[in-house]
Amino acid sequence: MQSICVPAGLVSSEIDKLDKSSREPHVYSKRDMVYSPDQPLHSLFAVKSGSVKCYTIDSDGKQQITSFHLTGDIIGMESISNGAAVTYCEAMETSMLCEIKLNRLFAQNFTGVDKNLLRLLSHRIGQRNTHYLNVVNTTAEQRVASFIMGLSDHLYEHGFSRNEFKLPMTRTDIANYLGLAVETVSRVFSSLKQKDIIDTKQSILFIQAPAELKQMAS
Amino acid sequence: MQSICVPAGLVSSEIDKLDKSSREPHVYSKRDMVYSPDQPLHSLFAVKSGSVKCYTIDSDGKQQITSFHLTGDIIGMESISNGAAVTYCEAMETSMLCEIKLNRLFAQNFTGVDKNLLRLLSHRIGQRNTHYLNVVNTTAEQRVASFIMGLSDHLYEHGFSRNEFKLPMTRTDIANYLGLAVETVSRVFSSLKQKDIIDTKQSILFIQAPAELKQMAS
DNA sequence: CGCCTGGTTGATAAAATTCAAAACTTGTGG
DNA sequence: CCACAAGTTTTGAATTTTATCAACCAGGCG
Repeated sequence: MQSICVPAGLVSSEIDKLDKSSREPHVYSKRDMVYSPDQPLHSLFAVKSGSVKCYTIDSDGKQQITSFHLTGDIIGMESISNGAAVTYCEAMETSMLCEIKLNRLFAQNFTGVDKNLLRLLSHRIGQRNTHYLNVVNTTAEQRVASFIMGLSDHLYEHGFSRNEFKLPMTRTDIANYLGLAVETVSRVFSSLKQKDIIDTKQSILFIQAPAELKQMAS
Repeated sequence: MQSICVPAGLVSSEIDKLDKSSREPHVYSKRDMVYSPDQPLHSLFAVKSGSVKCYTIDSDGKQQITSFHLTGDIIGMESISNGAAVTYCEAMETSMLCEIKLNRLFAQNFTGVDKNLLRLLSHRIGQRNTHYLNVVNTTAEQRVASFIMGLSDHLYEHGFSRNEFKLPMTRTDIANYLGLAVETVSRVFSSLKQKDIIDTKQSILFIQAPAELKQMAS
């Protein structure tokens, strides 16, 4: 329990000082909403297990996914600037998240926390840029390959298998995130399977030729 | 001179405490590089006049623009996380930038600076998301309209004309930024001109029907 | 068991890219 | 200050990529 809600990006000596509220995980069921746009929000959330998707709804009522988050991710950083959520954030499966209250963090006022938070946000800006580069000026095949590699890398960094994992999101969600039609994503998956680069069994994905996939993604 | 290098996003009471080095502007000529990838970087830069573009070079040697910045923008936030620049940053015209050294900022250690920086970075994450939404799942016409409206809004917020301004970047740069071919961007400009929504004279752009343009951008 | 969501596949249509050529700007040196 | 070269913008036609429409299949759940 002590370790379950350690916010990634904060060094361990600081963790003990964090308010207890930051260490109690909350369980969300599939389709539960973590937060919604315009809701006052002065916290970050650490994804301890499961997965969530963040999205906006445009004027036509159409959903647009801005990000997916898995174990080890911290979400809600874009809300700091005006103290309110700007996206919907919804659990894609049963998930555990820890709330990290910002005012508690600031009240403690120990050096290092602010800098760590800064680094965290800075890193996120870089990630957003990378994702942007992956989507702009690339073919459908490159986008999907890059998306799969991104998941693979993230899971590996958090102690999971690099070449065999469950895709928590639907093809529709992947398509939406990558700016493609569902059918296009499905066709790319089929094509990659035919080339023996990946394989799927229900929502489990197997990467059979990581090197080839990586090259496609570049 | 006192006011020329005030970093936007920091409240005025804090500015006086900033190191003098943060208040001396540096002039860059067209095509001068502000920083390059992997270069150690522990500063932000405030664009006081002119404009810059930030871009990466991919494995094939192709340039990909991640952002444009005009007067009032602060750049370099994605470098905080690892102390090194991740993109090229190049002046598109004669420009003045002020360097804001982070260690001076932290050394001062007055409450508020860190929080202000956090808000700044948080806001940037939101901006990056917004730009992403503008590019994914939109037509070429929507992207260009949204791009022009974005420039117009930014310039207006900084005391310039909302409906008549110089485009500091080439069509090629706009196309690259929006993930389109140059020819497509040119065609959209032509189409908007034919509909009397905009007009151009050399690199000066006139917005003749702001309401229509805004609607297209949505 | 049958409905419903999610996934796949095929045919057609739309959008944007690519290739090619010409017109226009901008910058430079005589 | 003009002329020329280099870079930029525009336009047209053909091609490619992806979206859309439509049908069908599979699995999970009431």
